[in-house]
Amino acid sequence: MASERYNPRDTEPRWQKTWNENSVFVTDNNDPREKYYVLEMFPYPSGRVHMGHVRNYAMGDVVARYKRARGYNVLHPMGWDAFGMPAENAAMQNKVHPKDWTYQNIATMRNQLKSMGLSLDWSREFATCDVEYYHRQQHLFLDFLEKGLVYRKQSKVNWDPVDNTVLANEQVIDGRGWRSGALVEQRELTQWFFKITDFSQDLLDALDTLDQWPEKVRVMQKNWIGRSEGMTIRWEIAEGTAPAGSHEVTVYTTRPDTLFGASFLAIAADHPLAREAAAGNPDIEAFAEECRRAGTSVAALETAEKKGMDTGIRVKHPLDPAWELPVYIANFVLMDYGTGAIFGCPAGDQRDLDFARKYDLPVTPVVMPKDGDPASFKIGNEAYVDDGVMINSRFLDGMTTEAAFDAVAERLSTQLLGNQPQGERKVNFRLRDWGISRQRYWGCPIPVIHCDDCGVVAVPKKDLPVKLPDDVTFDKPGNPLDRHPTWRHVACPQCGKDARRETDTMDTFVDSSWYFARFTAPWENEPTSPEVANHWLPVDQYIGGIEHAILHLLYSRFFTRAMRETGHLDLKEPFKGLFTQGMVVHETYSRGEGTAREWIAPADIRIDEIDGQRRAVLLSTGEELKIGSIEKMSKSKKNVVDPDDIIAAYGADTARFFVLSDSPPDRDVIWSEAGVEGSHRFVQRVWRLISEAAEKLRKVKSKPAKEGEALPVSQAAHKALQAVQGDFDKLNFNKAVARIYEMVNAVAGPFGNVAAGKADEAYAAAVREAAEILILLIAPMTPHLAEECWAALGNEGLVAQASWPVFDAALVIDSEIVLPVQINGKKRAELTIARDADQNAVQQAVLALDAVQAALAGQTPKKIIVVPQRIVNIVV
RNA sequence: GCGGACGUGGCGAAAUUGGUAGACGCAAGAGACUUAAAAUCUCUCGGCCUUCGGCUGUACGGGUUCGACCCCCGUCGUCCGCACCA
Repeated sequence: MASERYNPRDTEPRWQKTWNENSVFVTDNNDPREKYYVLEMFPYPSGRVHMGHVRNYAMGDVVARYKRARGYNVLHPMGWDAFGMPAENAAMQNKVHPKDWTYQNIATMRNQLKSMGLSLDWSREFATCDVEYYHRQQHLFLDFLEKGLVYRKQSKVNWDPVDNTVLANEQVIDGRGWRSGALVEQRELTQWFFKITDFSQDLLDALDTLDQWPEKVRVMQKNWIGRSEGMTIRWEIAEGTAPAGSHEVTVYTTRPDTLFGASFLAIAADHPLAREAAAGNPDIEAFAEECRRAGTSVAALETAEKKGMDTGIRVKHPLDPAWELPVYIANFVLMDYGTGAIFGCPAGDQRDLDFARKYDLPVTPVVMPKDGDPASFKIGNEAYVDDGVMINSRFLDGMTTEAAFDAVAERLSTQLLGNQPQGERKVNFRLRDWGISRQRYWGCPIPVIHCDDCGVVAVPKKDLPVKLPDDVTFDKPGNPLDRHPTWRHVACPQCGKDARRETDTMDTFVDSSWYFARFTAPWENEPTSPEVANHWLPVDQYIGGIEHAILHLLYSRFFTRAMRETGHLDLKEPFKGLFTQGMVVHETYSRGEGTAREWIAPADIRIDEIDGQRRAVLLSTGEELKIGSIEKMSKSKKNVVDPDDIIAAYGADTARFFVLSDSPPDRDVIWSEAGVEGSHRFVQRVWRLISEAAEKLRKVKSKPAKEGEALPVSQAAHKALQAVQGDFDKLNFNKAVARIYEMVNAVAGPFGNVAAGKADEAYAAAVREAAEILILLIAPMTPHLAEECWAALGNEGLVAQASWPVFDAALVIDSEIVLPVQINGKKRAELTIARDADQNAVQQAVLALDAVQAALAGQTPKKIIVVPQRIVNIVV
């Protein structure tokens, strides 16, 4: 009967082997049961698994194991987001080939993940840098190209002059390259773009259908897509004022209602009209150049003064040809939003007002608050930006903002300039097309060929894959594909003449935009098997970090639509349920100050508690260290805990259980040694309770009677079952943990009774059932422990393949309940009464209570409120 | 500036969405077992007071309600996202 301590180092590899040998988690696409696809964002193979991964994959694994137990055919795959710059950086720094570096990391991390006991279908594993994967990505690219979903255009890009590559916007930090630290330049380059803007409206509208997504992510995407309703308005240029004789300029506005408040036009420095004005005017040219140079850095934008320069060009007001307005080049007007030109209404826009004050332009109030007085309404240093009533606006006077918008839209769309309407309603989006060209080696080659005669020619599908060459050098900066002696030289597929391969590769976000579809049939020759993909998709539960709220999650939504148009699948939204989990954070420890500060890893310290004061002490010397703030685990602060160390010391179950405990899953969880030990105590306690009683429980033959002495045991088990089930359904892992603790506290005594031989058959039967329920409840979180306990009870089969139990409704409802009794809203007594007692019976019983009589002191209640099965409140 | 989330013991948090505030865990304290330690078990644990009872308490100030952590108005604070978007 004496039990040994539970030893995860022995049990965990053993059960992992059993699961593996029985292919327990290999998913059959033809299984007739209802499908459930659970997916965690696949990792970048950076080198080692960190605690953030552990939390992410532990959550996904709970869902997968729980849904499997509930009878679903679960798909739970894993792969590697394996292309990207870190591999090339490693190549440059450590003289290791990106491919070797990547696959070595994958091997290490795969082993780490396997040691966690995740219920993954490893047979579907792939890395995005596998030729088999990027081959199909090239296939998709060609299909997109054919459908007009990919195009090539010249555009401004962030150019890192040290690394000699284009950087994505998110790789530019404060105007500098994130790796080189060099000031980023703007360059005009010809790049490949995905036409995500084709779907702007649909991507926006469909957000409303994603009711299992966090509100926060939907709002972020909505803002990113940035829809605005307005008008384009064409302004006629006064004769002779434009140097090269341009006739008109088109502006975009969301406030056509304020047209009579216009006092100037402002255009971007890159606007064709600006170039026209700059030609032959050195002052304007110098100013335009200054505008172009500024710009990239966020800090610069924040502090940049609003500046402009009069071009000398004059335009005629669309509703009064006699009214001429100046055209300025302004540093705050963006060429790539709207039309690159605006009209300024200083009274209705703070930025326009600042500009007008600076250049002494008229400020005419055109909108005032609904109850304002037109005679006294003035604009000082603050623009009036809200809706209201029109003033000083001729035929619009007295209208609401909204009515004035419509009136102007109506007037301008019927009024002709030349033979075109002068204005048109126009919806504008902030969303830009997705530039995917990267001057990098370690990415998916863009499968096109440049021919002097034929132009850009797609690589024929029969010639795919365009493989990355292995024999490349990283001794010089820039793209090794460019300087490869042979790779880029190829015959034109159309005319056969000498031609050149595209040497740009695809942004790694392309790789992660469709991997979830590939998992459904990774063995296919085509990118997907549409039937299979349509069966499995959408992903029922997707879990990952909030940092991908926009990029990855938006790109994937676009890809799903594009793959639909090219026949690779037939749905719009790839992720039905999305959950964004919080980070794993840890205290920081350091010594020294300022630049001399040195961070110390948690593994090298010990926490002493003296007089209630926590002190961090360096293990090697006993030196006292400074305990700093709690922050995201990071290499730079050294506040990392290696999952390998934790698994070696406590086992995977403890680590899994801990990251699911305490904090709600969408919030950060604080890693602490004490907390881990608490989880480990729980693992040991469950094992002790079950193993000590196991011998007796194995002999139980009867079913639980659900009455008498054993009733509370059955009730505790079934109540926990009901509660945990609800918590798992809602991904409330921390609450599930608490309910399981509650149950264990409730049944610990009865388990002990059985172990001590103080239990009859009926009682033991109830305990046995409780033990089985407990095992099944913990199984999604601590699967190895569950198997070990299951086997100890002598049960057949694996917990991993066992069905979720069904709770007995009669056991989760108490026949007697305790009602709090309030007098004037303050609790004065408790009443124990039958659950189904009617209102009168409750009232009488309440009034009969001594405590109530004493508190009433002879007063007659005015009112007695009885909330059935909740509370009683006596009002006097 | 705009948008979003949030504020509950020493700490992480719960509260069936208007019905006993603090479940559960961590930390702390006391005790049992032990030659001793570890492990384990039992008890205490928001604050205050006259302690088998009472008062008070969910950032702060009001309000609605028989009843408010929850709803409404206002104030303060924290975190996150976006930000020259015309």
